[in-house]
Amino acid sequence: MKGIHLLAKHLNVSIGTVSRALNGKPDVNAETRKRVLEAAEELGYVPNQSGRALRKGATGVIGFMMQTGSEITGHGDTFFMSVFDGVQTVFARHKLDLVALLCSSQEDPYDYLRRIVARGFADGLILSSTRRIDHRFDFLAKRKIPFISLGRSLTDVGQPWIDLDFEGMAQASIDRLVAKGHRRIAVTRPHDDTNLGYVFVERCREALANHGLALEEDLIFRSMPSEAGGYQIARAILACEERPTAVVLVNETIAIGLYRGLEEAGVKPGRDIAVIGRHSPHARFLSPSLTSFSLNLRDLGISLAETLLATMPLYAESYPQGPSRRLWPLDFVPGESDAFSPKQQPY
Amino acid sequence: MKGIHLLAKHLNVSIGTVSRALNGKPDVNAETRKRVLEAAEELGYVPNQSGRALRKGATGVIGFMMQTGSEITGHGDTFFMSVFDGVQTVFARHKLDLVALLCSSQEDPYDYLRRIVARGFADGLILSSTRRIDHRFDFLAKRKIPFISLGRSLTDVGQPWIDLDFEGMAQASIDRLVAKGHRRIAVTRPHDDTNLGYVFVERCREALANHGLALEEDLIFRSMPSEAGGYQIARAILACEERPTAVVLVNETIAIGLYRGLEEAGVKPGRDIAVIGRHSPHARFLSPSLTSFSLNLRDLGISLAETLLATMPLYAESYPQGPSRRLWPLDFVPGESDAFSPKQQPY
DNA sequence: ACTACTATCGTAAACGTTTACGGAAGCTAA
DNA sequence: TTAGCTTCCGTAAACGTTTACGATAGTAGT
Repeated sequence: MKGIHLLAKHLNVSIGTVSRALNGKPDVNAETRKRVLEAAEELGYVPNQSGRALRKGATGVIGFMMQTGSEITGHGDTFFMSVFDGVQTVFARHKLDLVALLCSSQEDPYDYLRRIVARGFADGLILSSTRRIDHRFDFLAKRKIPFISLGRSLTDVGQPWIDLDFEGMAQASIDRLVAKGHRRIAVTRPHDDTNLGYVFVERCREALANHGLALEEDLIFRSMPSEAGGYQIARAILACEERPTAVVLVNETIAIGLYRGLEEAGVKPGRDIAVIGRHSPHARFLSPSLTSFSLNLRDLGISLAETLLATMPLYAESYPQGPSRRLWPLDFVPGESDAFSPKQQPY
Repeated sequence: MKGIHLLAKHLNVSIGTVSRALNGKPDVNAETRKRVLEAAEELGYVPNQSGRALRKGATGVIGFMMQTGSEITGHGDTFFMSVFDGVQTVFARHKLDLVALLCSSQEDPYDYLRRIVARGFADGLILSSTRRIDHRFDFLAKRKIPFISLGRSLTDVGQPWIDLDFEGMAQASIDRLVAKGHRRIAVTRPHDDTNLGYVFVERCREALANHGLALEEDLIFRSMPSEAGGYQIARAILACEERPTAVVLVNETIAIGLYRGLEEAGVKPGRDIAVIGRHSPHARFLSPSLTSFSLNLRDLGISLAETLLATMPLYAESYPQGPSRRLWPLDFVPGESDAFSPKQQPY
């Protein structure tokens, strides 16, 4: 005898009563409920996940899908951990658990997702690392699984999303650099078809066009969104016949490798070239300090959680504003790395 | 009609036959099996997780417990992502799925674990961020849940573990620095009761004693295992009446903040003070390059997976070497940051 | 032709919950 | 007293699988 039966026998009541007592149903005597709660605490009883999920058709688990492998996301160390912490503060209120669904680099994300969903693993999903074309969206929409994405995609099935405002960052960065007299501005993007690369580069192109400038194709640098990728970008910049006088970095970690690569050639950010990047715990301690765009990751997590729950019938009433799509603003953080202006001291 | 019943009706066989065919049981006709497999593929059928888990008493899920929040582990995202990738290559062979169980910084890890285990969420667990005293170990042992830990603890219940060889790193670092003439050597440790702090500091103490030196208490720096923590350590070092001539960093990320903090005071690692730390994707691009200790994270993940499976009856036969405890060696990576020797050029 | 065996498959119970339903007891109002 | 209501609780079905068991048919041996 196990689980709820054990508890019921121990209390000399039926399993139905135990279940009702634990689930806060109305038709149970206050005294009985108290006894049940106490006994459950004492015996360390927690309802079996599988039995409950099987009966209720809901697991109480929300999955955050992400990919393993070292150089995939291009986020800094603590990016996801901070976001998760925000997500959980919301989920905890609804007795929901967040788990990270880890798609191996060996497996196709689409296949992985299909498996997870078919198994009925989670009641809702948050997708990250969205691609330009992302079949996961179609699949989830067809199966009517509640989900949102951190990041957009061309594959639009009407689901809510939250994405960082890379357009805003692109616009502000270009405007700022052009105002300082820069004409040859390099931009970076991930090597793969991650969506953010497209929106970022395209907006940079537009912003330059507004100033009568063209984004030159050989100044668009693709790289792994990692420190090593940043190092390669530095080498590529140094190898240019006509070097750019400024560079805008869309990923968090590449600034580290870029700094090193430039400095090895005696080119110092802020003195010999202007650099604008993304804020991160590391970037904060770069020297010279990185002019960058920052965001509150915990708040982002909270917003992700609320947006997802608003799409789920069971929880929607707590979030009357409804599901939405939202560009998350990036805040400008002044630094020393963009101090260089080509007007004053060409290199 | 759903799930296996649908598939069975579609094929005009019984659900028992479908189940047997999909699970590779012997008593099913080869032709029938082929039809079932094809139909399952076509209809995208995957057994429901809850039903299967309920019946089999096993979920096919292995949980890796970790804590969310930004400054907890002192590892980067990339640390765990790389380890996970190794773990999954092994698990994939057994059709096991790895999920990260994310304990919020708001919740007590012990309570969280109890909930997860009681719900029967995972068949096995890998614990990280082990504490000096860690009640999770007792609990899992009492419940006879298969688990291992990445990291040791004083709370020893006989479970297998893999831990990084911080003793070896301490020994080698101290020996190296003393040989270079250093006498005042600072060491770092996490601010909390993470186990690694104890073993690391104690071994440093022993290693110094072997050279007739004492580890001075005011040269043991506690900090968050983060970049910000490293910055604080730099400030503290600079504030010493009699500055240490060398410092050994046990966590990965603190070198970044330390470098910045020192450089702000004109103290350059490698020229004015010797620094030895841990290798990481960032550390690789620090300038001057960090003399450090490194490891192959993917291999560590593979070893973790194999060690866990060896403790699980269902899978143990594939891993005849049995469960074990293992200190994972850290490889010395030469760099420039420990070039300074107090004999030649005191600062 | 009868037995014994094998190959294949259907049936039904079980896993641990939740919940619809109904029943027993107590109370109120006529 | 009795009908009707309320409060509380027990019973049993259902969720989607897996698997022990038994049934059937075919095959081979005597």
